[in-house]
Amino acid sequence: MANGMTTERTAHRDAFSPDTASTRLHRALRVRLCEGDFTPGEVISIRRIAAEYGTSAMPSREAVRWLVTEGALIFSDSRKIIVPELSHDRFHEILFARKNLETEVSRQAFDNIAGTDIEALERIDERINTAIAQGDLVSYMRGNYQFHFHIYRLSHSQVLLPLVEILWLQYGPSMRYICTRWGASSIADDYHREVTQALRRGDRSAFCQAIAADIEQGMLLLE
Amino acid sequence: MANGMTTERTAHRDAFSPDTASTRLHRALRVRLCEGDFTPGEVISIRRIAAEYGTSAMPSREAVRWLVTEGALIFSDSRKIIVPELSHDRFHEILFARKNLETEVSRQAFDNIAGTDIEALERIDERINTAIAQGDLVSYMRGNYQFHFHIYRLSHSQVLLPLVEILWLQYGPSMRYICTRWGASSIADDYHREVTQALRRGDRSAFCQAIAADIEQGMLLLE
DNA sequence: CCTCTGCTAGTGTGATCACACTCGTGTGAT
DNA sequence: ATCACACGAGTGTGATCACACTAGCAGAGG
Repeated sequence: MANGMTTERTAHRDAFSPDTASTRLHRALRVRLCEGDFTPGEVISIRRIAAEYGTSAMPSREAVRWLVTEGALIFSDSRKIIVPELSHDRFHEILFARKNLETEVSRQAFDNIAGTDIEALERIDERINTAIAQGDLVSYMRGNYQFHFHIYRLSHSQVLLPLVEILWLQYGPSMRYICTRWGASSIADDYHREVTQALRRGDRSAFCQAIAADIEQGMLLLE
Repeated sequence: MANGMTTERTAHRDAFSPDTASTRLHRALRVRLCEGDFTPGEVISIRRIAAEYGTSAMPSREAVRWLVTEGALIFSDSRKIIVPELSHDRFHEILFARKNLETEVSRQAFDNIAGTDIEALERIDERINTAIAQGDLVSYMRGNYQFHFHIYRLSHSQVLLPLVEILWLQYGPSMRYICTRWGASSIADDYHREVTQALRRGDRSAFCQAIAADIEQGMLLLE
């Protein structure tokens, strides 16, 4: 049980899902992928994961293979399971899809965002800013994930939300990799401030545009 | 080996995927789900599927659980795996997401659609029309799937296309169910003719609108 | 006649082993 | 020194079994 095998509820499983060793491992690995705990190209061995989490190979095998069907892991040429290295085109495709789906999810969430939610978002944004100031990349990526999905969950969308999570699973490792290459300065200017301010004004249009701008800002790192 | 366990290439696995008993079974079940071979509420037993396809429980277990992570199957209250019965809201959500994603995928595919593709689409549409005339629901659903994904595959999108397939997996069984309730007459007026005619004129805008209209037409069945 | 108990068949889950394949390495022959 | 073969460690896959749990039913006891 080396890493945080939490049972916290992620949004991906809207329907009932039994709490088994496989599902716990699956959730734990999902979080690690979204937060960039793995390096693109890294080999993910079923037996090694099983040993890390103190289970047999069976739950590990299921969790890893589920991640393959979600596109978060892929097969290498030699039948090994690895963390994908996204090509430039594919990374751009994911960000384009993110902009498309996440602005729509945000639009649906807008009416359900209460004052307490705005305060929670501002607290998360503060933590993100201190993480950036300290160059703490892990805390930044975790905060960024929490900020976006605090909003998206309020959409109560049972269809689009799982699709958005798949996109984050796929781009998480590469995003972490790109950030380490560019340094913390490259992510200094996100649009979270614009997001919360638009929410305080009750300006739905500006809110959606700020979300889109925040995602588009990630595309600039590719050029 | 009761049902068609084909090895035909579906679009969902853009990356390399080994050809094993599990993946073959997974593909076979995906096709059956998209074509409406299963009834909402039907129990999917791992051992029974294994017996049907003449394999052991292991590949069946993997294939079925993969479909659960894709949202094509869900857990019932008593831990059994069943084909989901979509609520009205959820069905509407899926169609909304389909309209959003599939018009975008079509827009990307437009430049890659050659004359031979248009002819292929017209041939598929003819088969669909005869299926409707004969009240052959299975052939209709298969043709409809082929028509749409012949277009979508030409987008060469590695990200959006798997998401679209997930949506079809989820709504396939319920769509079949709805069609049987309404009879073949309800699906008589699709927009496939408008799609191919817009392609012949080279009118991208009209093409995308026809795709969107074809999907929206499905929403009318819900009211 | 009703009720409660216990059996049975079925479910998914987890563990373990055998197999085929790949990659690297070391050893032996040329 | 160089090349070739073989061995070993590691990989995912498939089969099989034991376990816990659930639903249904049959039968004994009230």
